[in-house]
Amino acid sequence: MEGGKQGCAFPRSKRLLNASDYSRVFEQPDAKASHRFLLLLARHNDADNHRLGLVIAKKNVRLAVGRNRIKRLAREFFRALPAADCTVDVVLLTRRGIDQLDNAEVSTILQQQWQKLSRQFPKPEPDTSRDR
RNA sequence: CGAGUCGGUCAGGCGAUCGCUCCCAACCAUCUCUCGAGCUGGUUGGGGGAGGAAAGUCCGGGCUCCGCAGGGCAGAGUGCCAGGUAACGCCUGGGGGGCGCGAGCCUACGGAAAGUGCAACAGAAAGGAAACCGCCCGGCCACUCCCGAGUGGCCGGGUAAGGGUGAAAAGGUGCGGUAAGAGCGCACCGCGCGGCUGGUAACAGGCGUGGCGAUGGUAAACCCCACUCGGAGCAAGACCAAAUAGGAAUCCGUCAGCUGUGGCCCGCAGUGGAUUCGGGUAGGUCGCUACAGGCAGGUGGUGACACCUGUCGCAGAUGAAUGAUCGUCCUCGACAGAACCCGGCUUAUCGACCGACUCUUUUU
Repeated sequence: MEGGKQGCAFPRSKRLLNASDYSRVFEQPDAKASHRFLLLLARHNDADNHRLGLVIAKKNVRLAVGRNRIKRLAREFFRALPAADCTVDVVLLTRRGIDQLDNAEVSTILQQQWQKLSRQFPKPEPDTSRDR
């Protein structure tokens, strides 16, 4: 961890990697943001940064090209987020019809829903203030 | 110039910034030791990074495991001939049939004299068929008259040429023939059978022969014949470390049973078996991309393709990379995303370009 220009990169450590990571979020989410086209679930973690997981069902976005597009947009958005005091594991689920939107519209929705989610974070936790 | 046929190529370009993944090199940190390397993490630099269909998963292989992939039944598939291939249901060439003026295109194209089944409606009759109208002959009765016939009715027979029904009416057309008709006879065509010629063959040509009461259609209906096919799939499968490991108890058995085995039987191989209790893991590495490989040239072949030489290195992710934003140009960008790998088929698709060829009109 050499500091530097970290925060714009999106390495392995910023993703949810296995099934247990996912089920931890699903079982007890601390915050959620629901929208016509997507659903965000979040749970506080002990890592140094946010971690993202994507669940894009074939049922909701039929074409593989479409699923890839949504994933890339989501990663791009989370990559650009600034470092936060309180870090969470986030799972993004998509709903039907999201593949009809263009890139700009999806980015806007992601921005709105992230803000909505951020307000629900358990701010007053004493131990989470990390010094670096 | 216009209309069209066949084959092939490409799949927005350029620049800037910020990212992802793999490989290589250097450096830094950590650990290990046989002190030079190795392991892990990171930084910097360089390089590679979706498709013609990556798709549907419809065929065929390779590869892996099931000991070998053996025999029989069942089941599935293929179906003109020859060749190509690792193999195919693919491709090439050829033959038959159909369509088009033509370049060309389409073709599930074995068997209906082994058996079973099926065919609505109409029609007199529909498969060893059948006289409804009609046509013709004979007999009887009635009527008419030019006394030999005609007309009408009834009865008995002949007739598949004509009408009508139908998807289809039992070879077709023509001439002869006949009471009227009929392969009854003849010619041509079709069909069956037998030689002959050409061809590897499918098949074609021609000769003879049978008058054709016999052989109707349907086999993507059962079926028959010929040929092919063992089963599962990279979550195949192999390894590593940790935790299981390992076990414990009860019962039953010793030419049987069970497992491999996927439908069955035989064969073969392995093994004591069943139940209960307790305890758990579903992390990482390999498989994983270099081959039936691309490109160029040559040789053989009508061609699919084969062989030889040279040259190139061209994605390997694993909660799953190959992108985002901005600028700019143009013809304003379709269908669409690798997951073990190849060969095909099929389906989706904005357009652009190249080559060969055909037809119509005009001009020379």
